[in-house]
Amino acid sequence: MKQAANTAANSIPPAALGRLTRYLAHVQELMRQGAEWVSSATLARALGLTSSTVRQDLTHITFSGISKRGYRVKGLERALSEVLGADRSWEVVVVGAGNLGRALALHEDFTRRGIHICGIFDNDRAVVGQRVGGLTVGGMQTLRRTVRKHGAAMGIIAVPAAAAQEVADALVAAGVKGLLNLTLTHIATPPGVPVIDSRIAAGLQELSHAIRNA
Amino acid sequence: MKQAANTAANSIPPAALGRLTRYLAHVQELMRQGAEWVSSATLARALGLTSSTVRQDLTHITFSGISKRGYRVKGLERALSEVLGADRSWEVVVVGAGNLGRALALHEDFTRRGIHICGIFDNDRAVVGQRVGGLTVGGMQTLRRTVRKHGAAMGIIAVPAAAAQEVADALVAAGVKGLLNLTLTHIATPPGVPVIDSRIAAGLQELSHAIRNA
DNA sequence: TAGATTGTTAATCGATTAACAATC
DNA sequence: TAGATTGTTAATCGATTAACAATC
Repeated sequence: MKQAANTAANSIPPAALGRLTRYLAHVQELMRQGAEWVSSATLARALGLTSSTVRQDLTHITFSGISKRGYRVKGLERALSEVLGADRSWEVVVVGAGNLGRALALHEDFTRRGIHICGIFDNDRAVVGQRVGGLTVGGMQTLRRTVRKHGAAMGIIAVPAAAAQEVADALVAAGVKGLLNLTLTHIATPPGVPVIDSRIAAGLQELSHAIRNA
Repeated sequence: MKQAANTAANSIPPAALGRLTRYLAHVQELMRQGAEWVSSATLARALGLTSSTVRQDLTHITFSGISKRGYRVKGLERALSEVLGADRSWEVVVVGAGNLGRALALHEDFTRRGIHICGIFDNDRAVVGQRVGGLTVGGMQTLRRTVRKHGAAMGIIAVPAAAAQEVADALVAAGVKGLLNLTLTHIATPPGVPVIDSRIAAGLQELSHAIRNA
């Protein structure tokens, strides 16, 4: 009897998961171009990987290639979408209505990817009540209500670093299941609540190092 | 004779480099709080790591702790700043004057970290000429001139995915030495030009996966 | 001094790559 | 069929953790 692939028990290694998002983006582009098949070697070349890595990574999704042909683009796209939650839409709240928070609330790339921002919040009285696209900035005391009402699963932390942990706590208390952290601060959460760091500022620092030591 | 630490030849492993930015952020916070000393165990607890990892990572910078005391906060901050280029300022250009590009151009957290945005560019006629804080959005044909004039070392790609590679090529041609990519697209560059992906959209997809499989 | 904490070595663990039999 | 490409196994490489002697 074969083992069921990809259950909670045998989950995807972090390194592979990070690449699946890149495969999905590229395969969606291939689909727009009308490609029907793609090989591990072609994918690898396009993304700066080895074909071996690509094949290994794709063993973690419930989809198989075909010897001699490669992977059917449409099926691959569907399988990757499913595993990355891109096959449905997600309700997301943003905390922090500064430049970055407002930009994300308006980001069209999110809309296209099924990310629906259902609320934006700030603790600054001067900002609460302002319009951001179709939304009105709410006070922090209204966060929980919005999260419950829309079933928001994710929260984006777009506040100054000093307030980041406090906002994370409020988001978790309000009921979100995962956090995207835009600050440079480390965020602690209860077990089972994943945090992903966006690494914008950190990325520039890593670049500084790489450039200086080039 | 001891070997010189940390020359171009024995550069910092990527995994460690990624954590150095987190140490720096935390150590700067400790400095604001007036702490004089910090141990590997304390740092580890604050950042969700093991003390072993912290000590290993810190062997890559030219700074030593002291048995029984730990690391002097001030010296550690200085050493980390130096290796991450946070001890000087960097000129950076942004391409793409949409919501996200404008938000980054105005991002105060950058200013505080020595990131100076010296230009913002777009190929949309309707946007060129608009003011963004103290800057005016320039056309793409003016990119090279600005990069040269300010000695901009980094470029931020904040355009739609479809234009990302083209913009990357233009930035490299204009003379920047490293790129921060805000899109989900893989960016190819000539050898020696590092690219760092900010993974905002990718991060949300990884979260989707983690939440669904929780 | 005694005890705490570093720096370092060795062991473990995980990720990547190479190689190749299976196969369409 | 012959050839190309997958899926998988084994080998290599790198990252993390454990352990402990050195030391302030």
